[in-house]
Amino acid sequence: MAIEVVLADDHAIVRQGLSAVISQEQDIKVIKEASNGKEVVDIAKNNSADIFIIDITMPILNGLEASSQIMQINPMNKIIILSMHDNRAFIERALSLGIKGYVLKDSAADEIIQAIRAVYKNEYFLSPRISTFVIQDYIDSRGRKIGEKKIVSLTGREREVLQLIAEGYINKEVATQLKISLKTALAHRNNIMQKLGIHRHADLIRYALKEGITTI
Amino acid sequence: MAIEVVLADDHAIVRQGLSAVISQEQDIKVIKEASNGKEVVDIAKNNSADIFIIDITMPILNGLEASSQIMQINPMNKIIILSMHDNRAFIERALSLGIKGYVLKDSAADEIIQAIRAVYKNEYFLSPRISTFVIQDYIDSRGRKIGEKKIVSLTGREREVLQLIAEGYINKEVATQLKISLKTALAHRNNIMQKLGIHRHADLIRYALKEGITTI
DNA sequence: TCTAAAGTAGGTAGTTGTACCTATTTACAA
DNA sequence: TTGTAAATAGGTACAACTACCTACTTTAGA
Repeated sequence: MAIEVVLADDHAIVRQGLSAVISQEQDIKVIKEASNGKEVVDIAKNNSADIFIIDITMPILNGLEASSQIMQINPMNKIIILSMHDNRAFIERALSLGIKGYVLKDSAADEIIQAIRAVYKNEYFLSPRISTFVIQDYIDSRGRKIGEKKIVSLTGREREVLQLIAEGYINKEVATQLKISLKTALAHRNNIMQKLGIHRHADLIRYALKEGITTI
Repeated sequence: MAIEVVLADDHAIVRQGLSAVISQEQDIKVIKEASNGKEVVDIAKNNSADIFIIDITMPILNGLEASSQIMQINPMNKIIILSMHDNRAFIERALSLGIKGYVLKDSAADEIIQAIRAVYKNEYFLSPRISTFVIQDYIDSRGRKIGEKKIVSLTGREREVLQLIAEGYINKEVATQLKISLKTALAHRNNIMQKLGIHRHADLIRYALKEGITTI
């Protein structure tokens, strides 16, 4: 029985490319694909899969938020994060969510294969640059557990709202996307601004970009 | 004899994925790969290839600058741009360089195959979203030929205004900063938005960041 | 279990942005 | 020199955002 993989990346070409690479392995099979965070969460709700390979940078719901929701659906779910950046905040968030695979896009394609096999066996697989990072951090923190440090105080919902705002959605559209009322969307937005000490739309977007909640 | 292709993308995984997709076609062959703009220019200097597939976002030398140099080496070189964005400025720059292929990363993988075959025969291939764009622009310009048309260029004052907006200033403050009336600041802002086809504050900021008019 | 936090939703008022107008002065190029 | 683009400035109407307020339900943690 092949390892069943779900692929989530917003770029179809990248997705099909990855799929082509993975399909060269007899023991791994791509069973579903998603082009945004919301889609992959829906797949996780309705299907079982051995591994979810999730790109961080995705519209509507980013890869980390999606992973968080997938881990809530079933904490035994196995996720590999695909990322362009070796961003400390991303890595810490991912590890604290219980994610065991973290592969950088600029690494060789066979790393993703190695990652799939490792995570399937419940082992960690981090791209070399990431592990160096994590180990360094471990040394620096002298025993403090990785992921214990809280950088941002935004709630999950607030981050979702912020991402949509930063992606250019207006409040009305944020409300529609999240299936909440305009008033709730506004409430989240105001809470975000208050928490961050931000008073302007522009600064909200700049904050989201700086923190990697969304990308350009 | 297969169509010989050079692939340039800074992410090895994406590159190998693309390579895997392309290699499924008998008549196309990836002969070399590059991970940044300078590498692909060097390849163009020392090798002949039928098609160069070049990602815009690359370190050291971006895809458009690299393409410009490759076209200088030999104006008969055939290039396909791979881009994440349907950014007007990028498209116009690419077309004005004589590039005939422009494929968005979120399109299906077979588009790149179609693009290779088309460009090889000296035909244009643009992703549907891009062609819509170009055709619309063609209509707007009433008969001016593609490539001949004026590139979207902001005036100096408009860039100043845009930078301030992207840095978080509200219109009133932009006016104060530039010692002009609020109405003039608004006029510049509206001109910018009209030129860029942007309707939202968020997109204005994202555009400014994307174009390097300001940084995070 | 009890409590705090998070998520939900509504009201009201004032501010800012968006999208249309028009019109004048200046500078530069055909 | 004449025309065009750029920069300037104002009007009006509506949409969206900001900043307060209250209040209920659900979720998660001590």
